[in-house]
Amino acid sequence: MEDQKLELVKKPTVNDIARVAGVSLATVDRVLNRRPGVRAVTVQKVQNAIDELGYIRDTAAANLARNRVYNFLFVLPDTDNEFVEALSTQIIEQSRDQFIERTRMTIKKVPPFDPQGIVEFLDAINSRDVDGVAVFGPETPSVRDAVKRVRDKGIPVVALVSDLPSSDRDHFVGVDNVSAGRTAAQLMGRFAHRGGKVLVLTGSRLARDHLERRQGFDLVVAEEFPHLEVVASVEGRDDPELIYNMMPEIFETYPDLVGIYSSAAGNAGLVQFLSESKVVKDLVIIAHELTPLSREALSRGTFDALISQDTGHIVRSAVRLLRATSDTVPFNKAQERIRIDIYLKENLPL
Amino acid sequence: MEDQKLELVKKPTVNDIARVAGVSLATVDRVLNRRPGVRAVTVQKVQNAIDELGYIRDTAAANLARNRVYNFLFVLPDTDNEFVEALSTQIIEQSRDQFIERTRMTIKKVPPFDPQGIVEFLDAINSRDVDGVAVFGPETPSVRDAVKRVRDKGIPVVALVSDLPSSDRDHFVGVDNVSAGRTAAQLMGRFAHRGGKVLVLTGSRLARDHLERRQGFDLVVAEEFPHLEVVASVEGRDDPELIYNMMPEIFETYPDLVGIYSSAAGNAGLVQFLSESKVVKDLVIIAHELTPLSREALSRGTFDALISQDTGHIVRSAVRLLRATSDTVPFNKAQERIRIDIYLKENLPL
DNA sequence: TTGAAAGCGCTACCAG
DNA sequence: CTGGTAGCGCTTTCAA
Repeated sequence: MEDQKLELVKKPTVNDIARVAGVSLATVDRVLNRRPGVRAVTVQKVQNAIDELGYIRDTAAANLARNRVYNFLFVLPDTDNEFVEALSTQIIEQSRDQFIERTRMTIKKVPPFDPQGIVEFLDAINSRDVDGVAVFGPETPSVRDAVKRVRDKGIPVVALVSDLPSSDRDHFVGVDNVSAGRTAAQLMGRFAHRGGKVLVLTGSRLARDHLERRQGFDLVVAEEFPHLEVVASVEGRDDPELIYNMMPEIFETYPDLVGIYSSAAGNAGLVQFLSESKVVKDLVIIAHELTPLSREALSRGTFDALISQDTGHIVRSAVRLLRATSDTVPFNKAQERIRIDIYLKENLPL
Repeated sequence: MEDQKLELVKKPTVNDIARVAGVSLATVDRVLNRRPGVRAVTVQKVQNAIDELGYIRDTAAANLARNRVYNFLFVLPDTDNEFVEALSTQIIEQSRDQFIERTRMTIKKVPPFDPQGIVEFLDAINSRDVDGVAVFGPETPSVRDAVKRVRDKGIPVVALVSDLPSSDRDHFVGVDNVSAGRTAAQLMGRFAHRGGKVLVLTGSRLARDHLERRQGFDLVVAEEFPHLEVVASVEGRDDPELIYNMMPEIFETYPDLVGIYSSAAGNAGLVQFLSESKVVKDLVIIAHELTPLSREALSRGTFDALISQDTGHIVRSAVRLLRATSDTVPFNKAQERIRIDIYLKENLPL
């Protein structure tokens, strides 16, 4: 009884292991860190003690002792789109807090929609000065292979926002984009009372996240909302100006549009067109990502709902995952799940 | 240049302060921890060195040295409602992780809707074995005063889920319930295509969160949805059985109901009634909190949307806030903001 | 193959 | 009022 209480209150340390196993601290450490130069029998003795005592390593003390510093790299597309900007801002803002926790974050911007740029950069990474990489990029064969090569150097990699499943990345930090598209469709179907055509504004064929959203959107509209018809999607390349210029023709082709699902970036062009147009109104518009612009559009009623993902959460999660992978320690799965946020004008954060 | 780089890479320690200030480690520690017995001039010297170096304390090392353990208490209503159960589960599950981080969590269940029970418990708390308290309870004058007394003992207190603003609690961990009600109303207004009466099912007049939701809901319906009329709300006391039994009479009184906003707990009674009733259908139902029951109801189409708050996040946030308050260190405001989650059947987490 | 001892950044105790 | 020193849990030389 007394014993049990003590074990609950005080957790075993390396000293306890050493005592129980009858070896020195140094040997315990060697076993703990899988370092060579210990006889199999000795390893076994120590391992037994560890199991028996239910030892859990104190990571904070370990990091203190080895004066460890984590160097993480964030590879982002070099566009001026608001979502990427929000991500960058988060990384920079969190740098201060993370610095205290012994982790340094660096942002590397590579040309957007350009697999080769990412590949070259990834290949130049050295395991001596980088402890982990977070990549937000397109899932092309070359990128996939480059990611594999990074991992082969022993450097953990997480995919950010847009998954790279075929690359064998350690983790994906972002939302299920098929579900995000489905969610948008459900809102569109419920909000659009009169029937008609719906347009999907997408970004690039190379971006896996955009494709998945479109796919999810189509499925739900087809299944549940026969009063709506999704027309051929338009590729806006996340470019506000391009989008702005395309809009008149779109409305000429589909004068009876009842809704737009803006599934990528470049919303500024859409908002500008809508604010200038006198004919277009009563459209249900669902867009992605909470940014200053989209927030404003939602508040004014230009947008009806936003599908979003929390950039602060994404960055924190990437760091925690990279750290856990680097230290080969477990992580809390529920905490790392990025939610598909729905914003209406009434639940906007302060 | 070289210097600057070094400062960015290596942060100053107590040893640096001691050296620069020309005093011993012990004195630096005294100043750092505001302990008495140091001459004003000496304090000043040390303070100057601290400012000059831009010193930031390494909390992990400090906690290691003092072998600090945080003892936090969670005071929850002793009901079997699913939301409180989810909170308890989170606390228990997170206990394991938190244990590693030197913090112990204890749950204390007090009779629900009974301010006196909470008061007595709070008054018995001792600052020698408790380092922080998280309270989920009604905002009555007696509770408010009891919370104040706890804080007077130097113990940090956070309000959980339902705010206790008048009590001067250190922080509130939960959503803005007026906005939550507004959000529910917006969804109700958009989803309910035909006009008619809407019922609000509430919990208790004593619960601030329930009152606020109702208030927000009424405002938005009145402002934006003239086709809907909110009828006098019904108090279900979070009791499934009571709610189940009340439903027939409600539908007799309002045969033309088009929607129900279930703003509190006890959804099991509502779901059961709906599944048994042959007459009631095509109702828009918005409920609160993602639980196994509500999740199932949403998937089946019995519920149309859920307004929720992440219990995992709430518990983690409470712990971080209690710790930060206890150590008087800053915290990340954005990270601690609990979001008003909207769930449709398409964005349900795995 | 193993152990002794110093040290990471910080706190606490005991002397002076 | 101030300083020296041991020690928290862990890692890392350096010797043996």
